[in-house]
Parts: sequence; C-alpha cells; structure tokens
Amino acid sequence: MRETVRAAILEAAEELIATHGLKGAALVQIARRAGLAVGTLYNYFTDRDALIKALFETRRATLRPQLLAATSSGRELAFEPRLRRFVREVLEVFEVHRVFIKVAIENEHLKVSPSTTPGDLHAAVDDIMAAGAREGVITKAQSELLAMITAGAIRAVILRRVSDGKPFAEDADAIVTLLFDGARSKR
Amino acid sequence: MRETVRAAILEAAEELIATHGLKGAALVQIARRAGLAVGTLYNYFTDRDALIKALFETRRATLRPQLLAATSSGRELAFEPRLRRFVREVLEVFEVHRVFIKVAIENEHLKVSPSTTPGDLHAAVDDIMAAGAREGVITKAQSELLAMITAGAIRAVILRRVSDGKPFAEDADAIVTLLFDGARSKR
Amino acid sequence: MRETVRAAILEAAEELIATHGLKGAALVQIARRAGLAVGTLYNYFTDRDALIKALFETRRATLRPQLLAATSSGRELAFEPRLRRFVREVLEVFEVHRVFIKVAIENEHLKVSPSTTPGDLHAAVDDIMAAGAREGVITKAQSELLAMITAGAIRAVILRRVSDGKPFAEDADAIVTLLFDGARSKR
Amino acid sequence: MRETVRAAILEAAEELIATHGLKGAALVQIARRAGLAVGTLYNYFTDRDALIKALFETRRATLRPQLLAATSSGRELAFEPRLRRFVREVLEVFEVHRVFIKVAIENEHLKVSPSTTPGDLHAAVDDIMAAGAREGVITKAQSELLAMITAGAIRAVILRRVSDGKPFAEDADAIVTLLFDGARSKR
DNA sequence: TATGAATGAGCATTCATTCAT
DNA sequence: GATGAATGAATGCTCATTCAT
Repeated sequence: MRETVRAAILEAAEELIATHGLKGAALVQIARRAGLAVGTLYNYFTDRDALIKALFETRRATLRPQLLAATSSGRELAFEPRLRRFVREVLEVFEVHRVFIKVAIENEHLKVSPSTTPGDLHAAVDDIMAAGAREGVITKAQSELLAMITAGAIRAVILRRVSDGKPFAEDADAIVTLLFDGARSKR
Repeated sequence: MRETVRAAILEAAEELIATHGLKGAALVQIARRAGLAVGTLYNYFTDRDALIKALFETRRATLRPQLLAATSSGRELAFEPRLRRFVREVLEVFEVHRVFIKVAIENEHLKVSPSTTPGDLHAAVDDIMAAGAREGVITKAQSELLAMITAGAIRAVILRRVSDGKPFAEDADAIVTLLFDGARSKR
Repeated sequence: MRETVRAAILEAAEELIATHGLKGAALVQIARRAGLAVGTLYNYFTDRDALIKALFETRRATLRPQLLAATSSGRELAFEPRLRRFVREVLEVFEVHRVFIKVAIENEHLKVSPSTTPGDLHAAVDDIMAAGAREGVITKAQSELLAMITAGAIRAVILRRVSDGKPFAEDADAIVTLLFDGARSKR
Repeated sequence: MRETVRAAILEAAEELIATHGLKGAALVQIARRAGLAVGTLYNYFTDRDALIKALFETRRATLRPQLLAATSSGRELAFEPRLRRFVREVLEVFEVHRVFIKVAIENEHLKVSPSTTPGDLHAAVDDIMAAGAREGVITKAQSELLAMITAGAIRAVILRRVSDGKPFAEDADAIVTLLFDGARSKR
C-alpha cells in the first residue's frame, strides 16, 4: 500500500541519516535500503528536500500529540509532580523513536522545517513552566531560565542515552529533583 | 603576511559554515569570501578536511587555555562561588568567538576532530563537579547529573544568545543560582 | 545494450588516447565521443583508471588467445616456417585492432596493467625462439637476441604501417627471410 | 652563468620525466630539483612546452653530430664492418645520455619536436643502409627493411639495458652478426 | 634576475533528478 | 507505478602561469 512504502522510505532515510548525516545519505542508498529504485522515490516525494522534510514532519505528526498529551497529562497536579511526570513521559515518548530523535536533535540548526520536534519540545517545556509561573511556584524570570535548562537537560540525556544504548527515562526523576531542590540539598 | 591570510581563510570558512552548515560551505565560496582564488587555499591547507580541522583546532588552541584558566581560577573558593565564577568566565571566554562557538556546538556530533571545544567544555565542567564531590558539597551521583545539566545549560544559553544577538554572560548568575537553590526556592 | 555501450566507451577512449596520449584523453571528451555524458561513464567503470585498464584488458582478452594460437599453430613445422607463419599470423591478428595496438605499443612503458598485449607478444616470441633453441636450429644466446630483434621488428612494422595506413602483414615474409638468411645473402 | 642554470633545469626535467613521465613532471618539482623557484624557470623558457622542447633539442644538438660522425666514420670500410662500427658507436654515443635516451624513446610518439633523436637515429641508419644498397651489398628493398629492423634492434637493446642497468654496447657485435649472417648460420 | 604566493582553467568524481521502458 | 541508466551541474583538487617584491 502506498502509505506502507512511504513509511519504508522514511525509515530507510532516518537510519541512513543517523549513520551518515543529513547530507551523507544519498538517495540511491535510501532507495536500496527501502528495497526500491531511486526513481520510485520520486513517486512519493517531489525531491530530496521534500523527502527529508517529510521525514521530520511525519515523525513530528506522531510525536507532537504525545508531547501535548504529556504537557496536559498532569494538569490537575501541582507544579513539581506535574513537571516530574512530564519529563518522564517525554522521555518515554521519545524512546520509541530513538533514531529519529537523535537525527532531529543533531540537525536542529539546519532548520529542515519551520517547526520541528525539538521545537515542539521547547514549546511544551515552556508551557509547563508558564503554568508553574501562573501558579506562583516559580517567578516569571525563573520560568524562562528553567525552561531552557530543562529542555537542555532532556536533550543532553537523550544524546547520552542514544550513544550508550541505555533507556532514556532512567534518570528522569533525578533530573527533576535536582532542578527543584538544587544542588545545595545533598541527597 | 602568511598568518593573516590563514586567519582570513579560517574566518571566511567559519562564517560560511555558520550560515550554510559544514557540508554547505564550498571551497569556492570560502575562497571568494576571503578574497582569494580556490587554488590559494591549497597554499595554506592540504585539503578541505585539513582546513576545517584547522578551523576547529586553531580556535580550540585559543579557547582551551582560557577554559582551563576558568576551571582553576576559583580553586581557593568554595564550590558554589567557584562554579559561579567558572560559568561566568566560560561564557565570557566564548563571547569573543560567538560565530565559532555556534559552529562548534552545532557540529559537535560530526567529530571533526577527536577533541573539540565542546569536548573541552564538558571536561572542564566535569572537573569542577568532581571537585565539588570531593569537597562533599554534592554527591558523586549528583555531580555527574549536574555536570550534564550545567554543560547543557551553557550550551542552551549560548545558542539562544547567538540567535538573539545578546551577550552570553547575562544570565550566568541566574543559572548557577537556579542550579544551586533549585526551582523550589522562589527568588 | 549494456555491452554495446561499454564497447563504445572503450572505443572512444582508444581513439582519443591514440590522438592525444594516455593522459591527454579527458573523460569529458571520451564521453562526448561516445555520445554520452560524463556521469554515464561511471555506470560502466568505477573511475578513470579502471576505464583505461579495462580498455587494455578487454583488448588483451581478445588478442591473447589469438597470439597463443599463432604461437602453437605451426608446432608441427620446422623452426623457420613456424616462425614465418607466426609472424604473419601475429600481424594479421593485430590488423583488426590497429588503433589499440598503436596505443598499447606507445604506452607500454606506462605499465597500465601488469600484463599487456606487448608483453604477451614478447612472451609469444620468446616461446617460439625457445623452441628453435631446443630444436638446435639456433643457439640459446642467439635465441634471446633473435627474440628481442624479432619483437622489435614486429613493433617497428606495426608503427610504420599504422602511420602510413598500409596493411601490417605485407612484409612479414621479407622480415623473416632477412632474419634467417641475413643481410649478406642478397635476394 | 646563464647556460649553467639552463643546463641544470634541463637535467632536472630529464630525471623527473624519466621517473614520472612527460606529463608527470610538474614545474614545481623541476624547479625544486634544480634548486630554483618556479618563477625562475620562466626566465629561461617561455613556458612548459618550450622547456620540454628545449630538453629534447638540446640533447639532440649534442647527439646529432655524434650520430652523423658515426654515420660517416667508417665511410672507407665495406658495408658490414661499417655497419658494425656504426652500431657500436651509436650505442656508445647514447651511453652517456642514458636517462635522456630512455625519455626520448618512450615519448617518441608524442612528437615533442618535429625532429627528435630517435628520428635522427632512423635517418642515420637509413643513410648507412642506402650506402650499402649503393654498394650493391644489399638490395634496395632489403635496405629499407634492414634499416627498420636495425633501428628497432638498437631501440630494444637500449630499453633493455636501461632497465637492467647494463652498458649499451655489450651486444652490438652480436646484433650485427645476426643481421648479416642470419639466424640460419648457427654460431 | 630570483622568488613563491596567487590565480583560475581544467579535470575527475559525485549525486539529485529525469525519463524511456 | 516501478525501474535504473543517463544526465550535467557542482565540488574538490592540480598545476601551468603570472607578477609584485
């Protein structure tokens, strides 16, 4: 079926990009890995850029709702447990797309698409933080900084875990605890 | 003078890489931007790889000693003020190479060179944290996580500031405070 | 058909090398002469060296069996008629690849391939001479010299005939007679 | 002195061409080997072609008179001893320019210059043979063939001796004897 | 004259894209 | 739709040639 083939192409592209980089993944290789001929790719995507963009956007279409769900999932909770749950859920959500998330993070700056998964993550984190600020748990100024740091921490964890092969969510709790209690409170 | 030209080439490369990515900076463009012809580049670097590597290593040679200085500068201080000073100094050090630091961070995963400036930063942060752990201010487990988060935060600040054009060191203090006191302590 | 195109490429290369020398035949020219685009050459040969090597080896694969046949064709004959037949057959064999044989002889010293057509010719002549020596018709010492001279004569005839456009085998007989009877015996 | 430098350049070119081929000898290498800078070469030769041509012509200017001398040296002798002396003298003459003669022979077909040393050799051999024909020792038809074969033999001897490092003239006598008495006369 | 850095045309090679089958 | 050979623009690199010092 058309959608199956399309998915196979994107998966092939994803894996090759993870290995050889965004520019290093040639269409012939993508085609071969997908079990197709080069020309066939053009029946599914208008050109290389479109294929790459589709990869990023297809994954984004899968991940964004989950990210949004994670954002609102603990709406009834207080800020800290909410953030705790959010971080864990985010890492679990990304777990099932390890390869893509690596690719997306490493190529964030190339702006393949105007809005990307890392962008969605930032937005989600911002949302949570804004909520915390509204609740008065953190100040507005803190919220912005905390957002940046939290997103950065999530990013760092993911890259480390992709490279050492361990699961993402392992240290979700420790991170949030550290962010909340601070390094001063020795645990 | 020879060194001037070499520097001009590296600067041209740096700027083009910042704009078009590592693979996107063609030698003809680098040459043109440096006011030279392609062939001339080969009087200074054996090939493209060598040029790129030289860019990363030349900058690293400038920045690493400053990074090391920042690491040891507060040796006599307690952990917190020491980290505070370190973060500030690191951001100030990177301030004078805004373009390069962007390039280095964005292309960290391409491993242009075995040891890079982001690598040096990580090592420096690790050092500081290890000292904190030795002092007993933080636990060993915390130190690793904190290192990752701190480095991630520095990275995030830099990229944000490069993109919005503001100075790096602005929120150095706020970051360290946040990391130390935690989000719980509303300030 | 694939083999037709491959052959056309080799023929184009052959002609251009004959005209401009081994180094003087650019791939763009070869492609144009073959009625193709540069990139197409790479669908048939991995790189320029491979193309050149293929030219020499393809022709060699055609000529070597014929050379071997010529070597053994007069096995039942006495040395002189055998050599006579051999020289004639060799020249006839080469006749159908005039352009290539010129190229091969002129570039013998560049050692495009470890074993080449001129090398095969030398081996064949050596074989015949060794047989003559075994028969006792010529001495061992003579055989080596005679081999060198005979091969040199064949080479000289070919180059002359390529340049004046005449058939190769014309003076095969006269050469062998001269080599056998010597210049002293006026004929 | 000007002539000394010029000679040094040509010698450097000669050696490099012998090693790397006519196209493989870059001007920078020639200059370096001559102890000069590239630019300096242009004070002695208008361009690369002129330098190469000068190499061939300078050597030719040295060798041609000696070749002519060898041609006429045995004018008083009968054909056979005359040819015998000629072949020996030719090989001795070339002995002192082993490197060049290799270069000249291997690149004969590239027609660096309209008249070359190999061309002079052919002319000289032709002269001797024409004399033999005039004397009635050989027929006109034989003379042409014999010229071609003799020149071919000289060529073959030279290349073999250059490659095995032995002196050229060693088998001069044997060659002429073979050419005169023929292979039939076992010696 | 001598120098060697600078130049840029020329070449081999890659790869996204097209299109006849 | 699927195929993959053909295309040619783009890129890295070389090297004869020039020219300011």
